[in-house]
Amino acid sequence: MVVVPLPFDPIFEARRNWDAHKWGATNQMATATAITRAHQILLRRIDNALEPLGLTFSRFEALALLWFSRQGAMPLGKVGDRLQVHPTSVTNTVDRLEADGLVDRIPHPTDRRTTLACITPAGRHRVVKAAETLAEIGFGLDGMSPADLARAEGALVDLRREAGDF
Amino acid sequence: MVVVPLPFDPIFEARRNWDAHKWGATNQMATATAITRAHQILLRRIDNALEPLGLTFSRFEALALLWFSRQGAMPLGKVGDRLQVHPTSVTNTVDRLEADGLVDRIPHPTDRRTTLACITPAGRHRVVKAAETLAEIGFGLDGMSPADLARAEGALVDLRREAGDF
DNA sequence: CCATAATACTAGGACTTCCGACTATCTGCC
DNA sequence: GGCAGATAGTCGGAAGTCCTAGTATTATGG
Repeated sequence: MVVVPLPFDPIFEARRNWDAHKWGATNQMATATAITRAHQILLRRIDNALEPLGLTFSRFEALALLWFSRQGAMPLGKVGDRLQVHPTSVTNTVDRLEADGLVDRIPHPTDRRTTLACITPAGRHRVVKAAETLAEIGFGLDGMSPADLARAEGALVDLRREAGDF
Repeated sequence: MVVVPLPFDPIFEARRNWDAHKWGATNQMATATAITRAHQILLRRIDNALEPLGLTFSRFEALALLWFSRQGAMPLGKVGDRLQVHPTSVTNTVDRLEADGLVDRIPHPTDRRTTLACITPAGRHRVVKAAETLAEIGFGLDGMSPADLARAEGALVDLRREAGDF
């Protein structure tokens, strides 16, 4: 997708319209729009960078979580809790990682309801390369100063807490 | 999706792991994760709030753009430029708005390649109600203080600029 | 001890986003 | 004038997200 630079900040413009017509919650609108756009930018950059490795950001996150875990394995439900995504998304993600041989589904030793996702040696190798790649592109956030990185992260802590993340 | 509060901040945990294994770009990783999660939270809240109106955030954004425009009509390509989404996404969005009678596709008076999306009276009515709804829920960002709203928005300006948005 | 409730995962469907490819139309330059 | 290249929009496909519903298994309480 070719980004055509606009001669003005679209959020500033939206803010103007919002205020002019008294639609309310202008600051929230502006921040919501900024977050949405930022997400779109970084997701595309990250996915593009990972594409040669056959990964997406979602799959990378799951793989990294398993890599960090002691056993290299984790119940699918727990993966969903940690990554904060829907159970069906985990199923989808693990399906694809499994198809690529980066993860195995193995039955839980005692609870037969539970399936464990277990990172394979190929998965371990792949995720390390992916992490290097992401570090190289600064997670798509090279346009932000260290101060802005901290500001953005800090400003979003309360939102995540209020949403019940932790 | 039921959010299970974790006994710790997952981003803080990821930061610990990242540092411990020297994967690099820890600050970018943390900010990217925070933005991703924030986007997920607010998008779900917004879409849930708009669902009774038969709208999604995407469709609302397109409709609002047309509402603000002088003519109430705009070439599809221009909609994509302003909302910074792919042309095919605009086609998709306008398809659905058209199916709901909120927008009409009309041919451009002089350029026969171009199609205009034109907001209908029903669309005007609907988008105003949607804006009220979104203002009521503060765009899903009621968990953020005014200071944090400003911090987040400000911190993301450079990213958007560097991405070529404006 | 067994019926009921809770938990873990998956199947199918809706939605959004993007990409590549294709058609139609306009522009520009020889 | 006419052909090459740019521009506008759409189609089909892939990926991600979520939701509802359904199956299998475990936990609980009378």
